[in-house]
Amino acid sequence: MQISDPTPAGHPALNERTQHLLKFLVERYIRDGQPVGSRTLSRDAGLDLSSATVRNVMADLEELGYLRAPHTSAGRVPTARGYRFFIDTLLRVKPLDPREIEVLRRRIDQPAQSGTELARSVSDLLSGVTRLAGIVMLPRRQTMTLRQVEFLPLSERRVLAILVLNGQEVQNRIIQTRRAYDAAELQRAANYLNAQFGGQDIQQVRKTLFEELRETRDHLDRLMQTVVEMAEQTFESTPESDDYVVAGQTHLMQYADLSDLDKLRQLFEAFNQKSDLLHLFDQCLHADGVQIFVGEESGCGVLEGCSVVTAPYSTGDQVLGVLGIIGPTRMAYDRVIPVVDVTARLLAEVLDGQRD
Amino acid sequence: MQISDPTPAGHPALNERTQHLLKFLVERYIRDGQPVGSRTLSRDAGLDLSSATVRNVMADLEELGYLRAPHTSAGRVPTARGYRFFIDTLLRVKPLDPREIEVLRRRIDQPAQSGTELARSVSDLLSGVTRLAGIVMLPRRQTMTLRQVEFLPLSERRVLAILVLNGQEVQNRIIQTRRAYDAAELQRAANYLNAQFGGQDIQQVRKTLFEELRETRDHLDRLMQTVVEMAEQTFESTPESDDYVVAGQTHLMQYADLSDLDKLRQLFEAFNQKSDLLHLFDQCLHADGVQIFVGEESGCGVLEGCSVVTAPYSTGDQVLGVLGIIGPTRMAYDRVIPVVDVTARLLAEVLDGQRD
DNA sequence: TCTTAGCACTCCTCACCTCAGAGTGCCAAT
DNA sequence: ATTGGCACTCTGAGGTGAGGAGTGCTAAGA
Repeated sequence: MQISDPTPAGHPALNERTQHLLKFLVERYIRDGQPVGSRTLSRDAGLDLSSATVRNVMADLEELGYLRAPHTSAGRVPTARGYRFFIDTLLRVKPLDPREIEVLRRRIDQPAQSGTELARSVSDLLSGVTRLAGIVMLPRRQTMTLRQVEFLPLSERRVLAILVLNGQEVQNRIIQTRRAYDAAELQRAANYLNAQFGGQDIQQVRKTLFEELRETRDHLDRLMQTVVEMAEQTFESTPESDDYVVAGQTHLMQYADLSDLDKLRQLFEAFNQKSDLLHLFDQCLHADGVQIFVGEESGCGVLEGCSVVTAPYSTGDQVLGVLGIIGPTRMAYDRVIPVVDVTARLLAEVLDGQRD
Repeated sequence: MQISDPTPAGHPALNERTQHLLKFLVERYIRDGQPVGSRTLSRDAGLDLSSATVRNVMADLEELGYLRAPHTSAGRVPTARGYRFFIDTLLRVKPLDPREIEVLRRRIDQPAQSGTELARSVSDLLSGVTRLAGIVMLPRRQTMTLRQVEFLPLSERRVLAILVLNGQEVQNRIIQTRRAYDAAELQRAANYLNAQFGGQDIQQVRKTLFEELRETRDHLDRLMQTVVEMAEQTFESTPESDDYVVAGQTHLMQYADLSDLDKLRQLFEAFNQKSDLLHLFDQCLHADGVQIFVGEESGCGVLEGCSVVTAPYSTGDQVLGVLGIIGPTRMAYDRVIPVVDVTARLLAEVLDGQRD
């Protein structure tokens, strides 16, 4: 597994003892949620140092911006920069138990009717296992190839268009037509479109149809006129923009770090808004493996106090989407990271298996 | 509009003055969210009574269970029973401005691709207008009639089944088959099913198929064997159970009444759980017009401190579903009730228009 | 030069108190 | 039946003081 750092920043060299203390402090803080004082470190960190020495080290770490003290006489707490260093340099991730992986695999490899359904079940899984909010971004539409298109007459002026994309995803569209069409006509139009455009990228199809055919519209025979009218509406509406599925948002309400009701509201609204998070996840699409955003590193104000752990999933060479979790910055990274990583791999595996 | 009371309970006769005071108190409490004291009523209720007199009345109302005092020296607050009486007897609903209705109508009457999409947009609308959580229950599946079924071969062993129900709703299902089928075979099977079962209730179709055909399975010709294999999977999976769409849950975080984070979490989990709320909404399916549940009247523990306002929507004689809002018991009923009422009517209107 | 004990200092938390304000219940007078 | 008056209760804000945790600094020791 690789953990890439979205905002690489120079870290001055720290001697081993300092690193060890920082690591212990962050781990302890993640465990207990309380500022950690010099006495605790001196006693428990296993270095046989006096608290005074530890204090000196902590003062240095504070100087460097890795720690901060909530107030004069509380212990210290990691800053975003401290978490960053911890994640990049100090963290040793526990690999997942093979049995646990097997459980995950079974839960992912369920027959699903649609991409959305699969995404929902995977984000449920993520949130269930980590007790955080799970997010799965749906496969990006841009890279969709048209497998098949069919038209069914519904009534006088209404036709159902069915798009099969990538061999799995099925989309329906109801089209209002200018005149009535019979089934045979529609069948011919579909045949033409399938023969001409099957296997092509859907963006490409749209472009070709609109550019090439529009200019010659007046000279078209009856078949081609049907084709054009159908295709216009079938491919015109930008097939619903990228989207994601969130599960387990309620888990976030349990963390004292996020107990500010107003903050929480803003966060939940960001989930609904989607645009900010989509932007963030877009950035992870082509990352190589797990990526972590600590606090406001994401550039997203509402994510203050939160971290995001993402991983892209892909079949073969094609990146399909991104999944991950959102939780308080104070989360058990050593556990969450492998879960996200493995889930992405398993999802890719399953999707790969579903392609024939 | 009719407002039916789900838990009719005897109310002793109150004289006009008492009613007026109760009405004023509830209205004031809804407006300000503060316990209302005798001085306030004496001054503002417009009855020219001394605060001492008002106190006597309030003591009576408390005796009767309509009011309660949070503590000795706070004013009084309506109880669930008090709200109940207010809603049933005292409330005068403001009819909606026709321009406002027009705005609602336009927002509802948008082309939607599916029932879910329409439900989502309507519950968005409800939550936007009322600043509460909007809920739209999807049309009940039981009453769905099969309009058309089609099969598309996707690959060797996978067939896409398309169900058109009620002339609007389209459902897809991917079927794993035991052997490969070609397009012509599938076409014939679809033709048979359409001829035989088109226009019938889908429950009925399922029953007929399974009962009649199963027993004669061994004697079937090739066509009928195809039909049975297809139909089994197409109609077998209980077409996804009743469901609803919630929007604007975040609005609920703004109300001080619900500021208890843990309560709120339970409420949100109930939204996800769905079963409790579905049960509640089921009860409203055949109510005649707007129904209101105050606090725990709903029998749903998590709804403590919340009220639910619902209305069924129907085309012609057929009840399609229920919509409504959930908010703090302390909500502006005079505004919310007509919004829910009108929205249900408009949705029915729009759905009626979409049937050919 | 690094480490450590010691000490003065800071700041939070909690319990406790007080006091003003709001509202009540009750009683006696109208 | 209504009202003014009065004693009473409870909340909430503000203030105080003790206890505790943790710090920085300094000077002595390895």
